[in-house]
Amino acid sequence: MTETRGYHHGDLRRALLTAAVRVIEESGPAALSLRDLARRAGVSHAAPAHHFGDKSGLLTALATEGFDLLAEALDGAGGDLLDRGVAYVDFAVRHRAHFEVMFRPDLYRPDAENLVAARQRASDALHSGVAALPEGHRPKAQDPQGDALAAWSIVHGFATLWLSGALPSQVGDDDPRATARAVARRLFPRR
Amino acid sequence: MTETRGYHHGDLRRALLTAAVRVIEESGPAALSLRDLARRAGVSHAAPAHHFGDKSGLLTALATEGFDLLAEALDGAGGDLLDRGVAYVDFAVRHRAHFEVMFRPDLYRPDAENLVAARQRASDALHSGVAALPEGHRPKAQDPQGDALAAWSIVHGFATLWLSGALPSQVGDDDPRATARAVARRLFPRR
DNA sequence: TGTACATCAGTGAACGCGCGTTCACTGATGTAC
DNA sequence: TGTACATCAGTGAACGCGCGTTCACTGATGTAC
Repeated sequence: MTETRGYHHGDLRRALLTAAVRVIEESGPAALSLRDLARRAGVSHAAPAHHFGDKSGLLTALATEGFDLLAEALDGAGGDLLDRGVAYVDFAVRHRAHFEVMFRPDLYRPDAENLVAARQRASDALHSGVAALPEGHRPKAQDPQGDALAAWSIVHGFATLWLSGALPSQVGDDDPRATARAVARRLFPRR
Repeated sequence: MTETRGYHHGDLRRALLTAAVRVIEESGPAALSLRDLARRAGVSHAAPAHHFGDKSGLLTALATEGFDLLAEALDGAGGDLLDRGVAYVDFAVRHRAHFEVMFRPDLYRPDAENLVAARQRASDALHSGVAALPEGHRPKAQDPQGDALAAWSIVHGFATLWLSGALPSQVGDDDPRATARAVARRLFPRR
C-alpha cells in the first residue's frame, strides 16, 4: 500500500488536502488536526506548516477549491435552472467535506485573495443561471435577485438537511438528486 | 457582578446551558469545553460532570431544549403556512446556538429518549402546518409530503445561509423575517 | 561534464497548554423520628 | 424542637493525552558557470 518514497513527498500539499477531506467526511471539521493529517500522509508532524502555515490556512485552501469545484459543477450543468439546482445538491453530496467547510467561514480566512476570487466565481455561476432564464419561465419577472435567493435557499436547504441526516430515512436516501429535482421543481411550476 | 453564593450554586444546570449558548453564539460548538463553561459559571471544573456526565450529554440537553423551543415557536405562529415558515427562520436567528447544534447530530446522542421525543414534537409541528393548508392553497394537492419537504427546505436553506453569513451583505441584514417571507412566498404563488 | 552553491522540503526533539476524566473529599440540605 | 443520618452538589488535586508551534537541522533538487 504505502509506496516507499525518498526524503521529499512529491505532492504533500495535495495529499494533505485529500486526507483532510477524508477526515471531515468521517468526523467533521472539528476533528481535524494537522498532526493527524501529517500522520495520514506519512510525514513528520511539522511538515504541514510548510505548505499551509496553520490549520486555517489549510481550510482556506480547501474552501477555495470547493468554490471552484462548485462553479465548475454549476457551469457544467447547462442553462436549465432546474438542472443547475440539482447540480448544486449533487455537488454538496459528492463533495460534502468541501461543502461543509465553505459555509463555515469561521474556520478559515474569508478575506484571503484566492478565496474571495473563487467565491465570486461560484456566486456568478449561481446568478447567471437565473439571469439566463427565458422570459416567462421566471417565477416573478420583476425580481431576479429574489428569484436567485429563493432558488439558492431551496437547494441549499435540501442539501443541508440531507447531509445532516435530518430527513426521515425514506426520503431520498438512495437518490438525493431525484428528490432534489422534485423539491426544486415546486419553485417553478411552469416547467 | 458576581453574587456571592454558598457551596451550592442554585441552578448550575441552567447556568451551564446558558453559558454554552453564549459560547456557541460567539465561537461555534467546536469551541465548547466543559472546563470553560464551569469557569463561566463560577464553579469548579469537575462540577459539570455532575449534571451532564460529559460534553455530549450537555449538547444533548441543548438540542432537546432547541427542538422543544422550535415546536413551540411553530405552534405559536398560527395556521398560515407562510407565517410558520417565517417563524422557523425567526427561531433560527434568535436561537442560533440551539439551531446549530440541533442539526449536527454528531455532536450529541441522537438516540437519547428525551431528545427523540422533542424532535418528534418539532417534526409534528412542522408537518401539521402543511396538513392544515386549505385545499387549493397547496402547491400540489397530490403530495403533502413533498410540499412539506419543499417548504422545510426553503426556510431551512434561507436560515442557514443567513446564519453562515453567505448572503450578500445587503440582503435581509436588518430584517431577516421580511426577507424570509418574500422568499417563502415564492413557493406558494397563490397566496 | 563537473562542481559549487542556493533554495526548498521535510525532520525530530522540545515546549507549554487546555482538555476530559477520575476520585476521595467536604459542605449543605432535607427527612425520619 | 432537636438530633441523627442519608443524599446530593460541588471541590481540588492528580493523571495522561493530543495538540500547535518553534527551531536548528539535514537531505534532495535545481541552477549558474
